[in-house]
Amino acid sequence: MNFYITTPIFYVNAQPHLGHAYSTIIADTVSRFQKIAGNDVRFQTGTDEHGDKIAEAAARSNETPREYVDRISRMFRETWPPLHIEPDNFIRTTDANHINTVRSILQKVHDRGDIYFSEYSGLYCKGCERFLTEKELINGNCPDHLTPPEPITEQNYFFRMSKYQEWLIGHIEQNPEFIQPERYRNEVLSFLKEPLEDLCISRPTSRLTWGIPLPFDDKFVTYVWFDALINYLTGIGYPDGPDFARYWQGAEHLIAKDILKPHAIYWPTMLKSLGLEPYRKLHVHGYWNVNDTKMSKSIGNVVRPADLIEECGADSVRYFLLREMSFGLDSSFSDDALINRHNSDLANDLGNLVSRSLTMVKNFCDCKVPPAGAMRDSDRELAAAATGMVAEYRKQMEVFAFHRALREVWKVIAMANRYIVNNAPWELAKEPASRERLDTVLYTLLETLRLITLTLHPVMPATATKMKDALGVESPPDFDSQAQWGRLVPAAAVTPGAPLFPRLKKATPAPAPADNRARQSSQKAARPGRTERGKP
RNA sequence: GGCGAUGUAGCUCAGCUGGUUAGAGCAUACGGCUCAUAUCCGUAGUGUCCGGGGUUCAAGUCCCUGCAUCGCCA
Repeated sequence: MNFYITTPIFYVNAQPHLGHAYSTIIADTVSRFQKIAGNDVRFQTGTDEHGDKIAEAAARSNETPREYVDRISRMFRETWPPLHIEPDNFIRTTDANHINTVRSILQKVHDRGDIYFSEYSGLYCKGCERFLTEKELINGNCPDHLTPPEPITEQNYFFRMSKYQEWLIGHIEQNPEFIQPERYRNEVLSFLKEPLEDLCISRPTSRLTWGIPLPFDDKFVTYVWFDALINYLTGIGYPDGPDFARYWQGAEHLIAKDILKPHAIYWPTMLKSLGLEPYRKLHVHGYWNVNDTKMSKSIGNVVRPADLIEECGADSVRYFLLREMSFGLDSSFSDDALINRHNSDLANDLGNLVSRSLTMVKNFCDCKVPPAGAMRDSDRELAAAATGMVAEYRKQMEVFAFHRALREVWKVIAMANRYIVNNAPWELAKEPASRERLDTVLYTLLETLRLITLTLHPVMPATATKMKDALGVESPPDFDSQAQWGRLVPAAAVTPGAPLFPRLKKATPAPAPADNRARQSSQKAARPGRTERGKP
């Protein structure tokens, strides 16, 4: 099966934060997982660079829009490699081929009669880049930006979205998996019970020039959402590149809940108008709060991925984000929670298991995979749990239930730790007569570690690679050929390494909420210059 | 105001189509082991399963209602 997993293209009006990292880590994990499952996968992320807000942000920092978007887009691009995120394509909406594709699509939709010219007057909020209704206003202000909208009358081009409303309702109803989790599907369906309005897809150049000119009227540029969504097509070479036919059928978009409407409503109707099949699935995730407070610039609690990597390493961050959040729901981030997971799940449970197992193979078996003798019940029990784990893990990963998938793995890690205590290899090692038993126990342990490693590749690629190398596994990870019990070959070399996850000390003992800001700023102060551009 | 979701041990949460004495992890206390990253293993718990009413032989699990929190829409 072919897979085309995408993140949203991130709007370059802000720097990369925890939320961006979460989306992109999920996509990377899914991409790695599907590859290991033997599928043909393409993974795309990128940046969204047109619109009012970008033009204004550029003006504020005394840059041309071009300079500004180049700078911020580069920050996004450079955020991913340290998190072990490896997209196949990083797209920018200012790329020449994207601009051409958007223009050709606009022309196509126009030719089909789905775009018309009309006058519209209303209250326009620059922050939202849209017209607001009277009822939305709070004390005459935009509820989000707390500024008064401007009354504007202008002529614009509209996309006949309403024409496809009935079709869209039918498609969502007939395809229960189209929008996931179900709560968001219900939300979209309930929104669609009301008549859909047509979508204004242009902005007059008198008001905004930082956009893609309409091919049929150069006094207008394209509305930023109409431009942005098309990235999913441009990135695989629509209309006639070979990758388009190869991947579009497998398109699965991943988004945060704030951009549900453009993806669940605008986008499928645009595709329908173009005569294309809709994407296969839309996966919607929730928000990360920080210490139970909404993350925002004004509160000053924005979490930067780079700081977390510095704190405990990329793999630990990836594990935490996937393990801690039930996909689809909101969750709360805190340094304490991150460190707790790192210490208890990674250092104590997994890291220590690897360490003690490999040390015993080194001490008792001369760093070689021992031959397995006759299996006893406790061996069979662990082996069955480990092979069962891979199957259950795959099932959960396929439906984006990352927290459940990882829980299955950690059940087996706990079981392996118990298995060691129950079989006490250090006692067996004292008695030459129990040589075969010792070998069998350690072989069973190594095999269990091998299967655990297989499941960890998508989530913690660097750690899994270290484990794989330590175990002497040579071939690249692959579920079909490596999920069976007993693949390790006796006498092969085992190479113990440094601890995978050194334990971390908690930064401060249970900081009171009021202390957070002071603490964060003092942390920043402790690392002078790290955010200053161009300073050594 | 309309629609929907959620409310389970100190904390974070599991509990599918109703069925034995309500579970896991973390945190806490005590005990054990020594291969291991002061790690691991065992034992001990505590819960009006938000309140109230109802259906049923049987409800955390279904229905009604109230409260609280959140989301979408208006």
